[in-house]
Amino acid sequence: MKKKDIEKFSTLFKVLSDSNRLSMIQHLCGCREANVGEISRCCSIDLSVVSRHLSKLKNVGVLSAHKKGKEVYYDLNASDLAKILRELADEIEKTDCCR
Amino acid sequence: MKKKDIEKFSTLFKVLSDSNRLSMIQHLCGCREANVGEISRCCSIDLSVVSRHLSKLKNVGVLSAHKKGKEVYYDLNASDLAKILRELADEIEKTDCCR
DNA sequence: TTCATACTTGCATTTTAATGCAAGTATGAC
DNA sequence: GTCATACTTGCATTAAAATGCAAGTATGAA
Repeated sequence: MKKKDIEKFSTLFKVLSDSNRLSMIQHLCGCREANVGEISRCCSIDLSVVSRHLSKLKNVGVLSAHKKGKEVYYDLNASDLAKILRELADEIEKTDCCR
Repeated sequence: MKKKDIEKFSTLFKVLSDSNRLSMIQHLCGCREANVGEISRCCSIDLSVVSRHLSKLKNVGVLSAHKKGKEVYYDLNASDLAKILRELADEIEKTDCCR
C-alpha cells in the first residue's frame, strides 16, 4: 500500500465514520433512491446538514446524484463500495500471510 | 443493519480514518509485530502520540498487545479486520439487490 | 535500592469537523 | 414576469480529535 492509498482510505473512512452519514447510507440501501428532503425527514436531520453530508458522500464516490426537476436524487454505489472494502480486506490478509 | 451496528461501524471507521494510524497498521502488516518505540521511529511520530493511537486501535480490536519485559508489542488482527470489512461489503450488496 | 529504559497519562493547545440558521441559487408552476 | 419549492452555501458556534511536552508508572539491570 502506497502513501497515496493511505490518504485515499483515510478520506473514505473519514466519510464513513459519521453516524448520520451511515444512517443515510442505510436509508439509501432500503430504497432505490431518495432526494434530500426525504432523507432529511426520514433521518430527522436538518436539511442543510443532510445536503452537505450527501455532497461529501458523493465526492468520495459512495453515492451518485441526478436532478429531476427541482429535486436532487441520490443513490448508493453499492457495488463500488463493496468492491473497495473487499480489496482492502484482501490486501490486509495478503500482507498478513507474508509474516 | 441496526442502530447499534451503525455505532459500531462509525467507531471502527473513525479509528481507521486517521492517516497516522493507517501508517502504523501498514507497518504492522509488514512485520510480525512491533513495539511502541519501533513504530514511533519508523513512522516518525511522537512516542506519546503513537502510544495513544495504538491504544485506540487495540480498543476496537484492530490490534492486539502483549508485554515482553519493558516493551509492549502490538500486532495486527488481520483476519478479524478483513472479516468485518467483507461482512459489511456483503451487507451493502445484499440490500442493494433488494431494490 | 538506585538507575535507565519503555511506555502511559494529564494537560493545554491546535486542528478539524459537525451543526443550524439565514441568505442565496435553481427550477417549475402560474 | 412573480411566486413557491427544493436545495446549496456562508458564516458563526460548538464539539470532537490530534498533538506534543512534561510528569507519572512499570520493568529489568546493576
